[in-house]
Amino acid sequence: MTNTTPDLLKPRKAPRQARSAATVDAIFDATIQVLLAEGSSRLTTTRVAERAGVSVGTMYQYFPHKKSLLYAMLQRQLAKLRDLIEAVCWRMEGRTLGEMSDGLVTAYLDAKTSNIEASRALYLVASGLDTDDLIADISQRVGTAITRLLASASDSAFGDIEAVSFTFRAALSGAVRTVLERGANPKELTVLRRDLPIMCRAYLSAVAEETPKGGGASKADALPHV
Amino acid sequence: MTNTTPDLLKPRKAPRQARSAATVDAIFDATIQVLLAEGSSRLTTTRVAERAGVSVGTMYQYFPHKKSLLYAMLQRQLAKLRDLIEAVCWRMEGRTLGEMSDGLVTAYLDAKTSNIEASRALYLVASGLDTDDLIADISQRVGTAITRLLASASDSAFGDIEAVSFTFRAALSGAVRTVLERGANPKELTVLRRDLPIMCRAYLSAVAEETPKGGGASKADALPHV
DNA sequence: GTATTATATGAATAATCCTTCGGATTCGGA
DNA sequence: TCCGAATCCGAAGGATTATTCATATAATAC
Repeated sequence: MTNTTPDLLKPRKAPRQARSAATVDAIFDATIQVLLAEGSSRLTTTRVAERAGVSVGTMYQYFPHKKSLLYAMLQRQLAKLRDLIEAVCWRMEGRTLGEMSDGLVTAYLDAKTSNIEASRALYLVASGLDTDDLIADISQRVGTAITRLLASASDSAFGDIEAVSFTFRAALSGAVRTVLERGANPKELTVLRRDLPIMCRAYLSAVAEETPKGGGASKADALPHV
Repeated sequence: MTNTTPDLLKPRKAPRQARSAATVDAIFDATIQVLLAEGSSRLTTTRVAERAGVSVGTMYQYFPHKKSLLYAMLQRQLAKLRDLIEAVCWRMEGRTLGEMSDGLVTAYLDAKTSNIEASRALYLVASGLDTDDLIADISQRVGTAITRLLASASDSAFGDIEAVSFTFRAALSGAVRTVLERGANPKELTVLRRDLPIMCRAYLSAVAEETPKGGGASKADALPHV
């Protein structure tokens, strides 16, 4: 895979021994804690180092500057998310529309809530970074994965499948972000887990042209572009 | 209306003459331009003043510090948004579920896209501010407005109406934010304008228990197809 | 056990930025 | 026209923060 991390943001060096790997992890964790406890405007290298139990100098051994640390954290989380979603798309291929929808919603929610603190912290930090390339990558990969998945639905076809894939992603990621940023209230998360699948299923059903049965319905794509 | 703006964030003084009102507007505009052109990490008082064609000192005549300026901008935009949505909720009272849904989605999209630059800029800045009270206010007001609206639907009732209102808002605001933050691509906005109403209608229909009210032959309004 | 490499330290430095304040300028009203 | 109030100016001060580097310690290799 092409590593297109901009030079200016690349980590300075990779940990070679066990203790340094632990150090980097501690720095990651500390960054999240400081962000949640103090907010992004009070996220300083000193505070992170202190909370991580290391010195500032140690931080700069692995990251050329503060932004590269944040960039690395975001990159790691987005890569994990992307891999998870791509995996789900594989697994769901050929299934029913409803199953696909539920699978995607559940997978996304699980991924984002498996480490709520990290998710919330990274939302806070993303707006201060140049993340265009990261977003472009995940957006492209996940976009085509979901588009392909939808195209393989055993019971439906779509007119503008790209648009459907896009709207689906925007609503899903947007709704989850809204709730997490508001504090990740458990009650609100419960509501999302129940109603987001309903919404997504309903949307897909509404825009799908039913192609019932197994008799090789046509894959006549009508309008590939908007 | 109760003005609950925290003292620390309150503007220093209000413009009394015409020129000073123009100055404050210029500062607002400049802030948006700097944010979009340079990013939130390069938003400095000097740069804003320069772009606004005023001196830093002038800025501090109206705002005690940088954050209060940003807070004021966010507050203004959120207040406008809230008023618009409440107005739509008034106007739609008693209508059909589908009409309500379309009205809300359209109103929200119009509001957020009437000044796209401002919307995008404020997304960038919000994460660095203490916006809990602002969010709480708009969330509460818009929440109950929509909940009431839904309760007045002529053709439907809901089990957990609070949850429906909540999910509706989260998906709507989240989806729009996702698209605006990605650059507000016109093609993507077109897709949203077409598909978001479909999604929201479909969701409401899915969770509504039909109550053919009055004598009306209120057959479910058929879902629109692509 | 020694040499070599990896990792850690933190005071000092350098850069950036926010905010102030005394004084100049312009406006509105009498 | 004149005066007080409003507005504006911007260099200087002050506070914060990112980043470096010479040095020290620990792990690994031989």
